[in-house]
Amino acid sequence: MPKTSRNNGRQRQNAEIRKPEIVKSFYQTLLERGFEGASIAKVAARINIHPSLILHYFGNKENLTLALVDYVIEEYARLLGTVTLEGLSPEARLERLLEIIWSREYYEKIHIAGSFSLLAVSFRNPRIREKIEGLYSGYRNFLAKEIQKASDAGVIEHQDAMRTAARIITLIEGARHFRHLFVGKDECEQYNQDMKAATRMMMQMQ
Amino acid sequence: MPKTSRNNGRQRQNAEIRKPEIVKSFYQTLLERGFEGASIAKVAARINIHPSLILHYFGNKENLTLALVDYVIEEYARLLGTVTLEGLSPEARLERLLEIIWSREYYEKIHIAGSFSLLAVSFRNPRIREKIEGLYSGYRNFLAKEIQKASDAGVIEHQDAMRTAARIITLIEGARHFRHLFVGKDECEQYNQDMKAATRMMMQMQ
DNA sequence: ATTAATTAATTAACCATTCAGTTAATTGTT
DNA sequence: AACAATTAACTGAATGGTTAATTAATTAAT
Repeated sequence: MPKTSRNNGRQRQNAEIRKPEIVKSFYQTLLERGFEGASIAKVAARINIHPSLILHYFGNKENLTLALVDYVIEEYARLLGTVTLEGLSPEARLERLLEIIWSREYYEKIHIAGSFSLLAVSFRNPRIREKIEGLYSGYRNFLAKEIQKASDAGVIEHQDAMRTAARIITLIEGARHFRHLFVGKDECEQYNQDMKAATRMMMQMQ
Repeated sequence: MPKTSRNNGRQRQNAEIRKPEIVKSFYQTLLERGFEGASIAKVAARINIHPSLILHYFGNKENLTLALVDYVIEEYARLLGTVTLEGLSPEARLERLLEIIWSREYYEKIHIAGSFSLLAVSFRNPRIREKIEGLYSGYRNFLAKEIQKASDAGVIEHQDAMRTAARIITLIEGARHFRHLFVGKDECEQYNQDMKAATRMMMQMQ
């Protein structure tokens, strides 16, 4: 009796498709089981492949983790990429930015559970820390540029744009934190409006 | 040859001393290795006891984790307990509170790496989540009470104290976040002063 | 025929937990 | 003060399961 193929109905993919699929599976597993709880075996089982395939593509778990951070960063970049601020008046442009920052879709994009896990790891792994720092740095620069534009157009008073961006990111990250622990579905909209007002105030700060 | 005692120079303690020692060791190990990386064996090795002793006292790892959350909560309570606001004028009282909140000693008390790890776990473990919610809830009430006092005394304009407390906690947590990724030792003082000013502004918000 | 995708089999280390045993301090009794 | 009984602190050894990683083999597409 010849050994039959055990394909289990799975299609044979190429690296271009398989690698992102693995990273996404890692991300989902991370949310459910925590970082150290997201083993290679569990990540593989979720997408019905052999654990060895993951090591074949990523070599070891650290590389897989770095790929995950890249994935999260790309998700954020994609989100910011969909933001169209062009063609708006300076006032409308700033208003639209505030709207996006404090919209539900925006902050739900990357589940904060994943952020916490990766941030916790970043304390122990300098390479991961560097990548995350890069993410926030880009975010901060993006905000600062918008603030500077608004300032140049006279929409807000002139000030240190980078410092203002720092304040706003502080608020945004704190809000992700706070929402998780306190804010129910119904209060959420109220809280976000409150945060939007606080952001406006911070932009006017000297 | 009779079996000699193998005390290894360690004193025999009682539960009252040993249990907190174990919890603190767990906390330190957590900071270094992450939650799932902080195994009972490693926690035991750090204080030179047998892993079985930990199970003897805590039964299983979940109970140990719950004890850790209690420990962190107590550390915070101890910190707030040292705050003496009594006997000050309403103005000075509010000023002192702001000073404490944005002092280095205060935010360094509980290393944010530990917070991230526990918060990440809180998504998966409702009992831990409850405890952490309780911690923040108490914190929020404490702040709200102080804000109300200042408001009654006319130091700040009247407003919704709980909402203001929510804003301030958002800022505090965001700042812990931001500091980790951005703020160097030298910029830190500047950043904290900036945050203190932002807190003042939030207290005046309508 | 060559190459890439995938699995299989195995290893050695580590995991939480159990259970049974040992050691030392405390207490009660004489 | 001496001694047995009791209790609490602590250790040892073994359990069954999981971990990341290695090496070799197999399968399918080009």
